[in-house]
Amino acid sequence: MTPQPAESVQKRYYQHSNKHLVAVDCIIFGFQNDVLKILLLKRKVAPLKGQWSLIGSFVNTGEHLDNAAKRILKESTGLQNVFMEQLHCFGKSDRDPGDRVISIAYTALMRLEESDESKVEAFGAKWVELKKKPDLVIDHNEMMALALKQLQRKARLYPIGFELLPKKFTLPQLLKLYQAIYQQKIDDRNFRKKILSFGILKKLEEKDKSESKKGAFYYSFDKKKYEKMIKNEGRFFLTLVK
Amino acid sequence: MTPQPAESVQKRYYQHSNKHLVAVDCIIFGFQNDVLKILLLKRKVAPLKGQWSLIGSFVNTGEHLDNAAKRILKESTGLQNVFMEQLHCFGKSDRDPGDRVISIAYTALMRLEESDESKVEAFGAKWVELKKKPDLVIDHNEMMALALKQLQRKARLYPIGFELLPKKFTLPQLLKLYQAIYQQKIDDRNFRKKILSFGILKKLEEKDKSESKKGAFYYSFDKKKYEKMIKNEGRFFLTLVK
DNA sequence: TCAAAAGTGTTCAAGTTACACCCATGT
DNA sequence: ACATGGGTGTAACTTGAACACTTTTGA
Repeated sequence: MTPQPAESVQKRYYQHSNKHLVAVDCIIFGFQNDVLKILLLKRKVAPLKGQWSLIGSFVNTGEHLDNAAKRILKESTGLQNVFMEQLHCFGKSDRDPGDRVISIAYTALMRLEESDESKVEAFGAKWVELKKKPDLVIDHNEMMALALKQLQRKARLYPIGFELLPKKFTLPQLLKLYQAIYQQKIDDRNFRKKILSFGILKKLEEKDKSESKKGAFYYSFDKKKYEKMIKNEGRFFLTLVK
Repeated sequence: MTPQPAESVQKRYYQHSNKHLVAVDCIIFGFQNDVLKILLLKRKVAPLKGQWSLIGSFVNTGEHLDNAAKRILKESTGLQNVFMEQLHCFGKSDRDPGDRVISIAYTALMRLEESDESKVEAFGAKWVELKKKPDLVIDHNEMMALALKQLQRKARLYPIGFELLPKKFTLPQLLKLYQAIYQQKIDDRNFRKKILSFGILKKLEEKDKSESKKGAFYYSFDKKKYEKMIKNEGRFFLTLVK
C-alpha cells in the first residue's frame, strides 16, 4: 500500500510503528507597491479542488523536510532560492477531509518585483493582497494567521526589511512596510530616529524621485553590522508598535 | 507493511503519496531546590538502546499530535496533566540511525515536588540537573538547546513562574528560578521592583522559615491579573537579563 | 506659486541601572 | 552577640512618546 523503495543502506528498525502522510505548506509574504501580499494557489487536486489554498504538497520518502519545502515551492510556483523557515506543525487528526495528513508549515519573506507577478501566474499561483485574502481550505486560514503573528513578532525584534525590500529602498518605504505589517500608523519622526540609531543603514547618494518631487534618499542595509546585530538577539527592539 | 485500520468514515485521497514514521519527543523542565532539571530516560529500544534520551515514541494512526504527546509522556513516565507546547519539527532524513523518522518536539514546564522524583523513577525515567545533562541520542541535544533558548525567550516575555513554582513561593525563590534559567546573576533589588510592578503577585501573611531565620514572605500569583497580562502580549518585559 | 511628499528637534515622562545598608531571628 | 539570609531607596542616566513646521522641486 505504501511503497518503500530501498533508499539507503540504513537498517530498518521500528517496523511495527504506523506511518503517516506528511505534507508541507508554504506561506510566502511579498512586499510590493507599499502592500503586503501572500502567495496563493487554486487547489489542483480533490477534495476541495479549485478552492484557494497555500502552496503545499507531500513529503517524499527519505526527503529532508527543508528540501521538501524548497522542492514543493519550486514545483508549484517556479520560485527558487527563497529562504524558508519552519513555522509550526499542524497535526489534528481530522484537519484534512481527504485523509489524515500531518502538515508542517513554512514561511518566507520575499522582495517582489513586477516580473514575479507574471512568473508565478504561469503556474496558476497568484500574489494576493493580505487585506483581500480569500477564505482558504482546511486549516490554512489558521496557518496564515499564525504566520502573520510571527511576522509581527519578528519585525519587532529584527530589522526584517532586508528580506522584504529591494536592495535600495527609501525610509518612507521602510516605514510603509512596518505599517503594513502592523496595520497601524507609526510616527515617522520617531521611526526614523529609532531605525537610524541601530546603525545598520547606509545612506546612498542617489534619490528615488518616483514618489515625490523632492525625492527621497535611498538607503541600503549594512550587511556586516546587520548580521552582528542578529547575533546578539534582542539588541534590536522596535518599541513603536504595540 | 503499514497497517491502516479503518479509523473513520473519512474518504481516502492521496493514495499514491509516501508515508512516514512520525514521532514525538518531550522536553520537560522542572524546578526544585533552586535548580532546573530535565526529564530523561534510558532508551529502551534498539538502536542506541541504553543511552540517554528524551521521552519519545511514535504517533499512532489517526492520533492527534497533541494527544500523542500526552499519551507518550504518560506511558513513559506516568506523568499526566502536563501542559505541553509544540517546539519544532525535526525532519532531516538521516537524523535517526534506526530509520527515517520525522519527530515533533514538545516542551513543558513543571513544578517539581519530592514525590515526583521517585514516581518517574519507577518508569526508569530520571530528573537530571540541567547543568549535569549527559550526552543524548540522535539530535536530542539540539532539541534540548532549542528548548532552553525558547524557555529563556519566554521567561523574558511572560511571568513563567506560574508553571515552574509551587503555588506559594518566596521572592528569593523566584529570583533563583530566573537566575537558573539565564545562568546569570540578577540584581535582587531591581528584580523585586520590576516583578512587583507588574501587579500580578499577592503577598501572603505566611513566611517560609526553612531558608533563613528571618523568614521570607510567601507570594502567590493573582491568576486573573496574570491571564489578563498574557492576553496583551508584550506587557511583561523583563529587561534585567541580556 | 502651489501641491505633495521628505525631512528635521525638543520637551516631558517613564523606565533602567548601579549601588550599600539595616532588619529579624534562631542558635 | 552574631551569623544568615531578607528586605528596602535613591540618584544618574537612558529611552520612549508626543508633537508641527520647513524644505525641495516638478508641474
